[in-house]
Amino acid sequence: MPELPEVEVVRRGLERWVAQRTVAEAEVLHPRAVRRHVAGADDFTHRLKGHRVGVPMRRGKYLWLPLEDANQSILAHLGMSGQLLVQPHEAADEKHLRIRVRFADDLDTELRFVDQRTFGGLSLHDNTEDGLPDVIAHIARDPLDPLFDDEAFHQALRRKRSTIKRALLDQSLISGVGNIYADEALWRARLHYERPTAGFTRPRTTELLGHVRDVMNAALAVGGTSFDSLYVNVNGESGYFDRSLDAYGREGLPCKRCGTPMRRRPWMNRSSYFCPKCQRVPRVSS
DNA sequence: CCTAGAACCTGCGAGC
DNA sequence: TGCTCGCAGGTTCTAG
Repeated sequence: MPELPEVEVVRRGLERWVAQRTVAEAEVLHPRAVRRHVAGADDFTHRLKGHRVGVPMRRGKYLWLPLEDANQSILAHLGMSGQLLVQPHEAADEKHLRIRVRFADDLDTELRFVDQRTFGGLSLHDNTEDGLPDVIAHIARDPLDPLFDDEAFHQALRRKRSTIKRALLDQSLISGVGNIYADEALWRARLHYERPTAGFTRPRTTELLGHVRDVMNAALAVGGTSFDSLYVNVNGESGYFDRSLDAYGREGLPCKRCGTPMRRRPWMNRSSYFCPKCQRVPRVSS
């Protein structure tokens, strides 16, 4: 599933293959893919026509294409199975092709949004003063953003009456972290996913943020990591590399630190993977 | 206001 | 063979 590193790889691909091109025509093949565009598919396609795309931007798992001649952007979220592909016109339509964008130039390629599970989509929005699509103003900066505020994040953890993995997945506190990298960072930090955030010390928060950044940078260094064949980067090549993860998906396999069999626990309609020895269940406070 | 949990969606693989 | 069911999970909505 695309988390921050995968989305950043897509952003870079768009910068290379789509930026500075002018939209000739857009085609919506599945209305659910533009459901965040409240005015509907026809409005979406009409508004895109004739606009030139600027440099693609990203915050967390969201990315957007600013329109150079308007204070608006095309916002994209890949959801869990979304792909943005740059394909030759003559390439056969993908089974789950949802949106096609053609450009007014001689290049032989078009932009395609392909999404099996249709959790993702494209939409058009006004920008805020910061150049951010207005509907994602509530999304926090991500940990690779130079302006991410470590101290503010720590104070937010202290205020919360929640647990650490919930906090890591809360996109209004810190964006870009999904289920996979949350488990990886918690394993590295030797923290159980249900540890209460209220008791975090500043050194503990700092160490955890360091692991979050390390995990993401390691993934970015090899072009985004995962193992799900659904995910393909903007050029249609697999963006997921088969780097072995240390925690996620390793139920029953030995912990890479201590050899104890890793465990999987149902959690929030998904799974948490952890080492029962390195990542002790916190004491229940009464 | 805050937190927890369900719902949304489709394909795949396991089990019967 | 063909069916059901669990699982994958980011975001948003609802319940408490």
